Amino acid sequence: MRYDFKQIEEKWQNKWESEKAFEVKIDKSKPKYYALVEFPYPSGAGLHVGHPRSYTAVDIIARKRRMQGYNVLFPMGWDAFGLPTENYAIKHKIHPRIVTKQNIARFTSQLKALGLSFDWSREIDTTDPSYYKWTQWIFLQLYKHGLAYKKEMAVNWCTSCKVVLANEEVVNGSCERCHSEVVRKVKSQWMLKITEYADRLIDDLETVDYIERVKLAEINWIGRSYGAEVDFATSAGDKLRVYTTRPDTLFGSTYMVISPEHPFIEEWKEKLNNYNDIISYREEAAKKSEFERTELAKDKTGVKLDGVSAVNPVTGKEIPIFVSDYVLITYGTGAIMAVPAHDTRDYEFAKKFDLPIVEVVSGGDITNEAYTDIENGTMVNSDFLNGLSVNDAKKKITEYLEEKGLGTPKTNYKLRDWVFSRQRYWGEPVPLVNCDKCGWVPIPESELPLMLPDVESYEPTDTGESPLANMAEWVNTTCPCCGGSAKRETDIMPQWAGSSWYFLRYCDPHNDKELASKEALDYWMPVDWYNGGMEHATLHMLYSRFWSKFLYDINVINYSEPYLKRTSQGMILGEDSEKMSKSRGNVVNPDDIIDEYGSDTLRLYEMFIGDFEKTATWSSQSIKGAKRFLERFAGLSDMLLEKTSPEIEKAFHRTLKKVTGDIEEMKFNTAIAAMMALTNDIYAEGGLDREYLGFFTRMLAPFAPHICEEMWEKLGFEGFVSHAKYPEYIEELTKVSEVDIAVQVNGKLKGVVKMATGSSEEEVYAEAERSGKLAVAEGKTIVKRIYIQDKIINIVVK
RNA sequence: GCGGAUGUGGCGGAAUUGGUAGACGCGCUGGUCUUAGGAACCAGUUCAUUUCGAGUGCAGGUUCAAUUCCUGUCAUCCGCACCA
Repeated sequence: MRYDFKQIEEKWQNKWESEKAFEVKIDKSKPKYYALVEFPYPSGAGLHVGHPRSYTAVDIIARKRRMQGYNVLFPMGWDAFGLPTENYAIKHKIHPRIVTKQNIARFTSQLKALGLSFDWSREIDTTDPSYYKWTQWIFLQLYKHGLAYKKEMAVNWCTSCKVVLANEEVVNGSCERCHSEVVRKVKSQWMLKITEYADRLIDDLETVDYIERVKLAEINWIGRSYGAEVDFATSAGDKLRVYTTRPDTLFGSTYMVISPEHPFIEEWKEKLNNYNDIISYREEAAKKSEFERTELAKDKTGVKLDGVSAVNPVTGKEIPIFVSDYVLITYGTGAIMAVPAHDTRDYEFAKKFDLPIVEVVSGGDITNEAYTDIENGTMVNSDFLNGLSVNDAKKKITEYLEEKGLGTPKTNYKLRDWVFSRQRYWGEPVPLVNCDKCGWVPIPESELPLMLPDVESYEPTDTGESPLANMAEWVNTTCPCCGGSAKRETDIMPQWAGSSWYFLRYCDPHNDKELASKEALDYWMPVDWYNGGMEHATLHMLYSRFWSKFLYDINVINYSEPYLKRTSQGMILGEDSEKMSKSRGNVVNPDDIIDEYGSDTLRLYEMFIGDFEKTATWSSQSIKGAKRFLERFAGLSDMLLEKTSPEIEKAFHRTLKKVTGDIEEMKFNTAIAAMMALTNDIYAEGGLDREYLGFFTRMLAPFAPHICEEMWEKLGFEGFVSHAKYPEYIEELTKVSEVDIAVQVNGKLKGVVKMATGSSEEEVYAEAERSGKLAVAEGKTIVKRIYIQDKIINIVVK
């Protein structure tokens, strides 16, 4: 068979499309399988070679399941709201809607050229009003259940994008997207109470099959810690409450620190002799950007409160209070008890301000550094805790504090509520109005979707208001509650909104009554296998799990975990081993590769490039190997024999066993290697019969579907190979009849002997001796003989 | 600092309930065919060597046997980062 990939790929892509080969309907007679990849953001740059790595991998799984008789849902869509489109639109004076349309068209043709078995009839677009109607609907349910609230707060403000960022979107003090400086800005923002789900978001990870690093990233991000809140009496009369994970070290607390933003500073204004110094310190701290605060982390600064002090509740000693920016107002109570002997930050601070350091856990050397080991060490200088282990002391002191009314056990989280407002144009409008009389009022669900209005100018404003705010006609409305005049919320939702539930919409994408029918959700959900980028572990994964749990709580879906299995692909680097970027000029465009080698080769190469989960470097040389393999496969149709040899027959079953298992473990590289080896064996043998070539075609079809359809047709088999039955191996035929057994003397290899599988130790030894492999051992005493069935025989001599 | 990895030929990578290190591919070398080949096919390709050997970042250890287990150490990458 001649391998004209251009003609073959076009032919089969057209056939799949015209015959709706991959469209699915609910069919309760078959087991369902929901395979999912992250829907892309249709950027102006077009598809990147990183996209096909993830998509091809899941396509292989979807195709295999389909051939195995599952009813497979494998959908695709567009996460199309977002800043880059809006920025492009502003720059080129084209409406974002039009830019989005163009980008989607380009992405669609690129994806179709890859031969992915998506059900395109279920395509969704987050910017389509019939889609975002339901994004808004979910927001309203969150609002009605008290999980959305507006709050005046300091937020992360990107100076370039002119928009608020969620904590998850700030990387090293700069904007995740444009890398510009992020400053703190006080603004009134819509917030979602993701923190209310913190425990479930951690605990339910035990019920799902995610790769470990994804679970860990989520757990670390949520940052649950167990400790206690303790009240310290102050000379001002009120009690200063702190949070600590080390209540056991209470006897070693020699001073306290409050955050510069702590409300007590204002309350104690009259009593503080150095109030002005404290205020100027606070102003200095506020001026520091996130970046500076991180950079200067090592160098502790602070001011001692003059006029107010505290009392350690267990030692009864008077201790000073400092204000320092190493204590964050956003975590715990914004105040800490400092235990310099057993906390590295407190230790540094104490050294700098020459404060007493009292050892309460023995085991370290506190003249050099803080001793923070909680597993070892015994309590000292701690009255009734002396002699206890750290863990026992924690328990005992917590009970003591509760009993005396000095403190209570407390769990804290690093996770913050989700900042849900964005001051831009290209996003879902928040469906609420503000009425002077009634306050915030949701618009009636019957009025959804609240359409994003067309505006003349959608440039972001420096005032921090959304461009929508200038549209008086849109903003001014009537209150759904009292009928009086009211104003619409002009902030929009973040890009993460639409992607937080899209997998539900795929189940029933054209439904205009509900976000998806109960029947469809019950049949298709949950997602069986979801693959996507590591960068979403703390963003999209947490957000969408949160929304799913909420929708479960209000009985919209019947699974509280949306994804049963989550895997993650490694990045593809440029040929220079650097991240692909326009500025480096090392970007590989999939279109060029498909044009030169075809999409089957691209697919195969990306799967062969290395361990799927690890970073891989693109090589324009190595891709040739994938092409050669496909050509050799095509060439098999000219090598048809009457009968396949028994050796090749066995090789087939062995290879299929390997390929089948490797696909499940996403070890595509070794699966392909096995099929290459099989091909080499067939060439060496001179050919194979039609049935076995059909077998090979079905085995290879999930990886290289176009060439396999062509081969399938050429061999005269019926229908699409994509719908053919996946081959099954016969265990008996996977066993080899002869094995090479290594012969070792004192653990050193001396040669191999060919033996029948299952030979006894005596037989192997006799053969080893006969063949002279044990010559070096002659005349020496055999101390020991070790035989591992079908693998090795080792003679230990003296 | 905390957390997660990774280190194997010229290159990408195989092989870990300890059992022939280098599968498969790229590149390279030689050959066949060809007007030609940067096409295809066949053979070879860890290093060193006359042989004995040596070899999975480095140094030790356990074992008949270590890429795999243990101790120490170096290097690189990724995530989080003053979270009390």
